[in-house]
Amino acid sequence: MAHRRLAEPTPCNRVQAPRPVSIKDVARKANVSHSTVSRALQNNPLIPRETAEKIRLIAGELGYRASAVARGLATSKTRTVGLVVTTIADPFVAGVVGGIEDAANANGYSVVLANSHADPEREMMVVRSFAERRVDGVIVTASRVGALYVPMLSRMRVPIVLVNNQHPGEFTHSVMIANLEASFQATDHLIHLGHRRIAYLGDRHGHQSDTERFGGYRQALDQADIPFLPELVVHGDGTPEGGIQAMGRLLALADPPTAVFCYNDMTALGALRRIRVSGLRVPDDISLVGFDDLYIAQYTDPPLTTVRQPKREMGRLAMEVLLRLLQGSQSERTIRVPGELVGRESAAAPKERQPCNY
Amino acid sequence: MAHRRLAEPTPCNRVQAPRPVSIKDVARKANVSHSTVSRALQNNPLIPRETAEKIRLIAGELGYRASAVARGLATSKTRTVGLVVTTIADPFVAGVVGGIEDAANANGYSVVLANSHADPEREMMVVRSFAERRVDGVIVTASRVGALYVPMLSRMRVPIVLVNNQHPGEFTHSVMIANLEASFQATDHLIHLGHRRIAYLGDRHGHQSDTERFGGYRQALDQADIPFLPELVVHGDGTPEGGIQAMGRLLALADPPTAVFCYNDMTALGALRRIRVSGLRVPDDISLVGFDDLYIAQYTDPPLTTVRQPKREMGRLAMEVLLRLLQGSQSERTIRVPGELVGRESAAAPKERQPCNY
DNA sequence: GAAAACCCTGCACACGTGTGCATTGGAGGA
DNA sequence: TCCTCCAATGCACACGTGTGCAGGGTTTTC
Repeated sequence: MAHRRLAEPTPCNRVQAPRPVSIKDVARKANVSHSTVSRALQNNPLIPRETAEKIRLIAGELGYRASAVARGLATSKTRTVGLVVTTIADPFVAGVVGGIEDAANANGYSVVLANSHADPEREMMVVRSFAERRVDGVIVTASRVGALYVPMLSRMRVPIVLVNNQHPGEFTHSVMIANLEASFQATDHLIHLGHRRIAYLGDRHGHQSDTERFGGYRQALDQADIPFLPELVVHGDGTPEGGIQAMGRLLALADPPTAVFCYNDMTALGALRRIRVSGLRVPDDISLVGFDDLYIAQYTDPPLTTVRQPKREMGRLAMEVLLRLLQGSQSERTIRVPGELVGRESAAAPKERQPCNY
Repeated sequence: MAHRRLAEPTPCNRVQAPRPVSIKDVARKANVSHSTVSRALQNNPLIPRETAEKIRLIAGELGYRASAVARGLATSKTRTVGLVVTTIADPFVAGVVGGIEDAANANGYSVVLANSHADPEREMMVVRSFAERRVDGVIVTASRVGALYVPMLSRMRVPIVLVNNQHPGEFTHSVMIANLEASFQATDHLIHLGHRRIAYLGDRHGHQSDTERFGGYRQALDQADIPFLPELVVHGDGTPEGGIQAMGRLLALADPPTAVFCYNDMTALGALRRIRVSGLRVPDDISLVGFDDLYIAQYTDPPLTTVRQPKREMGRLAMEVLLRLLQGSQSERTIRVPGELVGRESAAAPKERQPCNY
């Protein structure tokens, strides 16, 4: 590497990739020092417009692209954010990431993506990698945020924004859906339709969000003076498969619920299937409400009534909070965005249950 | 920035983030030069094991993390790959990206993500950004690969791997699904079930993959001596909405098809809905076959018969091709991975159509 | 007309790491 | 004892960009 220049005059060794054009190449061609070029390209007012124009022109001709690497070294700002997700294959996560990415690019930041797969070892690797890359900030979109995870990130002394999670700490901020209010709304919707035996199909891994959504469910019951029945609460794992299992348990009850509020759409998908398999119909026999409003929710049969999380928007917001922090400004510790109940066809008024009614 | 060190003795200005520990800090503490530390951490055989151990220990104590930025500048290798996708919200794309990410991380590479939204202007920005970041290579997972897009990327003189696309060029390689064989298989499956009026519901934006899938469809018809009927070919746009529209056109025919082979699962989802809305049933009245095997394909009603694309695997492969190229080895220009027909419940033998048959 | 003020420009160093080459110190052989 | 050789280490420069400060030239001012 060192002394490479010595071999450079008349470089016939075009075999390897040629060194990209640097600020010095531009400087040479413009008959100025590299400092002047640097300043000209930054629109530094020290450089008269005319000179700057000329330099920019030459830079353009040469196809000059400033090295973000060198700039990062000089300024110790990489204009890069690390983005940890459990898995990008999760459609909720993908939606959020889309929003983050857009906001980042719009502000000249690049996004380094890393999947943790909720695996502590991978999480360690990710943190290490982000530390080495000297990312300016970190956004975490993960259902599970390991106990030792955020502290490790904090050691990087870099701002962190969590999406749909909270973790008290000096460097952490968060953007969350208003779980309690949204699930209150969803449950209340079922109550207004006339349901009284309403189940909650939760997520045993959902931690905080599961707790909060369950809380909204209970509040709605309480407010309507509907007694809370523990047997109507079951738990899946956030996947359709978990929904199938849990729904099976509800159907096995002597007196099954007439409506089910699900932790998320994936779970609802499984519940829907399980109900179908048992020969019952949605919403005729059982009403179903999901959470997330994934893209597919409008294409299930029947289309799923659910709570919309503005995923893209939440991603954008998270990035904007981070940008504010990077810029040195303050920002709210926690931003709560409201969910929106999207009424489709999977929830309707209950039919009378007694089979010998006619 | 310059001369900052002058102010450093007894740095009481802990207000700003402290400079992370560098190789020199380790060197000082170990009473060696920074060169020795550098070599020790690289397991350079010049350094005796004992010394290396000691240095590694000290580095650990200090929480030293080598700066990938500085290393990138020195070696002109960033161990970073740029990843362009139309949108990460597309579940097919997300699956591929997952595989890429895993393979990248397993080999010490980081992934910089960029959404192009199939927008030429965004594509320009992405290329510019990748060029400035000095990524070592690029992977493109986009249904549409703009005409001027790959040439622009090529100017970076960096290896490029395309997923499900091809673009002849000095720097491009690709990983593709064997469209023709797979769609032959899918169509043939319908034929073997007894169908003769089989429609193809394509994607007018799918370019190469649409052409190839259509090709497999035609070959299967030809081989079975089923005449090709142009009116049984309609086009959506790869989305459920497009599927709904196109399926509507098929249903409006005097003699609608008994089976439909769809360009992808999203399209099939729309077709399924359209069929349902018109009061017909799948597969009793119309059989449906998709392409992709998205996660949701197993949870539609009925579960969708489709062609599985090993998305994760394809991502992994693309990254491995790229790694090989980065390492200076050769690699096949085009890798074709086979699709796999996944038989579920949306395709079955046709019922007799004549209503006065009994 | 000379001094002062101002506008540009370049020098030189910094950022953190890698590496070719020189140097040092010690061991081994004659 | 001296020379040779090798192992271990350090010096110095490179990578590309940013920036404080000094210096040179021109204009302004008295």
